[in-house]
Parts: sequence; structure tokens; C-alpha cells
Amino acid sequence: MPELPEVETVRRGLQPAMQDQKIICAEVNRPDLRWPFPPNMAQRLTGARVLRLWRRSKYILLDLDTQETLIVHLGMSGRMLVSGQQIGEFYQEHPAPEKHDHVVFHMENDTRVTFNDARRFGAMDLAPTAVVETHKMLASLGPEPLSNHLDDSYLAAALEGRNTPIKTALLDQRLIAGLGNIYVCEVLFRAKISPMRKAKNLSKMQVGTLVPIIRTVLEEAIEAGGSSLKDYRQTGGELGYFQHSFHVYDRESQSCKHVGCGGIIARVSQSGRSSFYCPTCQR
DNA sequence: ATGGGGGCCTGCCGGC
DNA sequence: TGCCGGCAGGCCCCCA
Repeated sequence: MPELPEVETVRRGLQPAMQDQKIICAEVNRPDLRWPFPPNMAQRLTGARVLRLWRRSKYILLDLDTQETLIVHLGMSGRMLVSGQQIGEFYQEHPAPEKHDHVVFHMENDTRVTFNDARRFGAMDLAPTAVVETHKMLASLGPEPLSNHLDDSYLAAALEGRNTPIKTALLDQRLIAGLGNIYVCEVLFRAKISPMRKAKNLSKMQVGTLVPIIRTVLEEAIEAGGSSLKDYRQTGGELGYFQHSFHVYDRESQSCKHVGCGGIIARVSQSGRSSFYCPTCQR
């Protein structure tokens, strides 16, 4: 799925179309995505104004003037495409409807936001704004990696005694929210830590190097508009280009990018997911 | 509590 | 060209 940088890129792209705008009509074309939509979702959205568009982990949150917040998760293949807006001299036409256009927001400013999700691993729900962070999907998320809540002492405590591989630990949204398979691979490469290394066996120094590396990797990826693999697109349909900066992800059998290393990137399966790493410099 | 595996869906790609 | 298996960025749930 889109990981944190992709979701943040989408959130930023939605801002000009939706911020402070009323949803004139919410078109809901099926009863569910991964789970059933909340009762009367179309009616509850129609006529509501978007007061704030924010993000928690990989969730996009739209606070409405109805005291409700729309929670959106893109799953693996979810896209939110904005059309009908002017970007410089360029006008983004409304596209013809496509397969898997499950929800379409018709906005007051004549833009349209189309949620398309082929695999339907995505989700949408409505919750009272006042308690949205206690929603089941958000309640047990760990700290935002780009916030001050993630620091050395937090991470050390979170990893302490964990028998699981560090790769699996960093993917655990309860420990840190927002990392996915790609960025965990990239983070461990930069930190020169093997994905198979047990979390509890990291040295204090290694834990200390992880925190700034996590931030840097995510910030660089956001700066690049995310990574475009398979299904992910920005709100204008553009490709992100961070994938050109991958050091290990999807680089099996290619040479390690650490100067003087000479290793060959390997791929292993860990709890059903591919890990890419350099066996020579990641220990 | 922790860790591992299956399942949810569709699309795409490589191999035969 | 066509079919089939394997794989995909996430997350929940069940089991040991």
C-alpha cells in the first residue's frame, strides 16, 4: 500500500480541492470496501464542509462541519484522483469513469475527487471528530515517526526484549506508525542492520542511528512525491519518483550501493513479505 | 503477551 | 497468444 510518504503526498494533493469546501454530492457506488461503509455514508457526507484535512499514520482524516470525521485508508491499491482544478495554466479535465471508481466526491469548487481501488483493501468510516483517535483503526497506532514522540528512548523501550526480527518490529504499526515494507527495507539498509537481526539484540547505538534514518528516508520520499510502484499515483495521476532512490527495495541481484561494499542485494521472505538487503554490509 | 500464518481482492508479469 | 502460478506497498484475525 501506499506507505506514509505516499499518503502524505495524497493528503497534500487533496488540500486545494477539498479544504474549506462543501461536498455537494458524495457518490457511493458500492456498499463496502474492505468493510461495509457506515450506515447512510452518502447522506452523511453530502452537504458537509471539510474543515481540516490531516493524516495519522497511513490514514487520511477529513474533519467535517457535521462533527464527524471521514477516515480514509488507501489499502494497497487505493487512489484519490482530483480533477477539474486549475494548476497554473493547466486545467485537469474530469476523466471518464473507470472501473473501480467506488466513491466520488463532487465539491463546491467544481473539483471532483475520485476514490478508485482495484483490490478493495482500502477502507472508509465515519467517527465523531472529538473521539476519532479512539477509533478502532487508530487507537493502537504507535507514534508518528516525523513527530517528537519518536525518539531514542521510546524506540529502545519499544524494541527491548522483542524476540522478533527488527524488520517485523519496524513494520508493526503499534511500535511506529506509518512504515511499510519498502521504507523499512530502505531504513535498515542505511542503518546497515540486517532485517533478520532480532530487535532485542540491537545495540543502543544502532537504535540511536535508526531514529534519524527513519526520519530522513520518509522526508526524502515525501519530497519526491512518494514512490510509484504498481498502483500508487498522486492526486493528479502523476508518478512519484522516489523509487529511483531505492537502495535495496526491488534490487535483488544488483550491486550494493554502499561505496566499497561490493555486496549483492539479496531477497528473503520474512513473515510472508519480501525483505531486500545487502548480506555483506547489513549485520 | 508475543509471534506466525492465513485471508481479503484484483491485476500484472514471467514462464511454459 | 493463452493460461497459470506467484507476487504486490496493508491490516485484521485466529492460533499456538
